[in-house]
Amino acid sequence: MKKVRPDNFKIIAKDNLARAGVLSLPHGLVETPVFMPVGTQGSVKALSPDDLKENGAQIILGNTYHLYLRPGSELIKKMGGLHKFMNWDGPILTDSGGFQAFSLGAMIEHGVKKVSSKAQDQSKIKVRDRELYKDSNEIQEIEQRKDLVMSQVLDEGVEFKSHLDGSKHLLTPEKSIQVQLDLGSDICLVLDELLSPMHNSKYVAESLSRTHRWEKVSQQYFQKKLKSGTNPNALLFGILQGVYNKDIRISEAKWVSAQGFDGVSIGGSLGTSQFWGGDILDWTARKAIGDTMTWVKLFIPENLPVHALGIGEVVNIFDCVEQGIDMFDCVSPTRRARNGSLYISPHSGGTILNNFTLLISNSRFRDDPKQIDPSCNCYTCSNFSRSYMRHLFLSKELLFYRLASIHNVHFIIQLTRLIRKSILDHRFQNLKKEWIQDYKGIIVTKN
RNA sequence: CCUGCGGUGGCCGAAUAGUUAGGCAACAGACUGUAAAUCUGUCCAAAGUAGGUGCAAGUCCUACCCGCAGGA
Repeated sequence: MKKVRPDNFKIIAKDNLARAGVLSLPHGLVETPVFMPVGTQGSVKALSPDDLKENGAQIILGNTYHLYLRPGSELIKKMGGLHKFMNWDGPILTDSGGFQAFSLGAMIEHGVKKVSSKAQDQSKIKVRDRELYKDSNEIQEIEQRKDLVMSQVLDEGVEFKSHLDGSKHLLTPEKSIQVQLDLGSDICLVLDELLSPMHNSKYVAESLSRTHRWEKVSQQYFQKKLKSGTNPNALLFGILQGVYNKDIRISEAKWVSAQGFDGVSIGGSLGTSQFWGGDILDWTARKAIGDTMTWVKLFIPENLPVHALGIGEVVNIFDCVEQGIDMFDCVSPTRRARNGSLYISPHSGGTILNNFTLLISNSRFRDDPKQIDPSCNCYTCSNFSRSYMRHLFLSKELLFYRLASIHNVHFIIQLTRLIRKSILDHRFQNLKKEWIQDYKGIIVTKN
């Protein structure tokens, strides 16, 4: 299959592998590298569209699974599409629901997360294989987790038990695309299945061929129905799946690159286990993410925009951009904001060790008159002290969630703009060194 | 003055006489395609006071102190 619109992504500068580009979408241009705030159910939590624009958001996410369940994609279509419904006239990328297949399924069953940040899950890794580990407590634990699972991957799609009312729904690749077309998304994603670090090689092989099938079906359905959708010039991105394994990731990169998608989203849970060749004592989430991008990027055509699904912590953005990744989305800024975790730059003590954040609940901020980040010029930092923000947080005042979200979203978006500028100026490495002090030795790119 | 009810951590609040109540607050931490304004730890004890009965009393008995309600 040929690429339909080869011209909607233009690279305007490169600094080694890092690149700055412009992506043309039906609802506007997007300058890359770009961070896309996540608005799961038709709203970036706590922020209005004006808040988003004022803080530099160019494109946001919406979610197929959530919007399909509530209020229903047909209702949104009837109301003129998601853009009109939520009064956001910029581009929207919609997730396919694949992540929910994982977060409501394997993630619960295996006791894992999308990104495993520490090697602390060893006991759970054991639980995986009942033939090898027969400890009754562990088996009991996995049985209990199974009862909590709310999604099941079938060959024809994902069967969900709604987290809202328990009703059953089958999300097929076609259905997912139909929902996204109804929503009027600018970038649709194919339905995929995320693999957990605890899936064995047999399951991984089966799952990948199933995902391939789903992706092709998604693509065919998309091409057939696009013109009758709410947004007839939408793009379709393929998803590059896999586990923490170089060979698998590379062959997946080749596969997805050959399908004629408008872009590639790199997905999957990013952690490793003894089953996938990871040195458990040595790995970190950062390494798993960095390795994956490094392996894969060389096999994806230069002219395709590449999106790291669900990635968005400061250090990961630097590492990924360095390998040539163009797009990021992540719940982290908004979720962290609501939980009192606020971003700070290196000038204010942000380091790789504290994830460039402070916890505003800490008592040391009780009478701190400084801004959250004195070098930040967002609305929140321009007007309020750490002392006041701490008070709002502890009091659970609603204003806190908005102010904190404004700051965090502004912070990450500003960071990507800073990075973009550094690429244009061919000084990306200098910028990275300013931020990632202990760069050497922490990310060790595995062969 | 009489009658009734009640006095348990910083606060609220349980416990057929025998076991760590549990919340909130405080403190610390986590969070990566949002089942998340969520979750996880840590900290905290005492029985209003004085006696009595019992193997054993926050729990039963007596007196006193304090609070609340009603009455004179």
